[in-house]
Amino acid sequence: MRYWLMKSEPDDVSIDDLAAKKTVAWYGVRNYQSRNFMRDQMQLGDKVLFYHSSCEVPGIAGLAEVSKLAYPDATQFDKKSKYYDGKATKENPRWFNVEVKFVKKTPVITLPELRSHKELEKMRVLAKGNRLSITPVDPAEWEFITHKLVK
DNA sequence: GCCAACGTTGGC
DNA sequence: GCCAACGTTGGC
Repeated sequence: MRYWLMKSEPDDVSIDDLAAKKTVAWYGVRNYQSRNFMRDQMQLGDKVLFYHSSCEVPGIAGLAEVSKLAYPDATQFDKKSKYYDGKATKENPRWFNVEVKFVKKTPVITLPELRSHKELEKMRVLAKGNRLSITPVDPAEWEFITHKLVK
């Protein structure tokens, strides 16, 4: 069992969208490190901090869970998609996505709040220059966030 | 809209 | 395989 933080732009898929749809495919990741986390490490039932990025109030907006293992991201084959990748083929797909299911919505835990807790100072998402859309979360960080910050 | 940080690309 | 140029991310 592992823990993850996954960034989504709420204009694209917000925690409310996930709550309404119950499950979403995490398509559109075009970074190898993030892809590898999904393809090689994520297991069914892994816990996910759902993070809103590039928006008015960036921060953790809810909890989710991996509900389907990684499979080829359909948008890489779709010429009309902004995620289209001409170098990817069905025989040799380049990009993968898992699916996650809704667990709960939380009041947004903002970046300043996350940074204010010593227990969370090592979180990858808070590291300077971090641009990964998917980062591993330590079990202790998960415990702190889900038990101390989310009632 | 700015810009620091950093990943990717491609010429050599 | 180096590395400059370029593109993207994402908070502010």
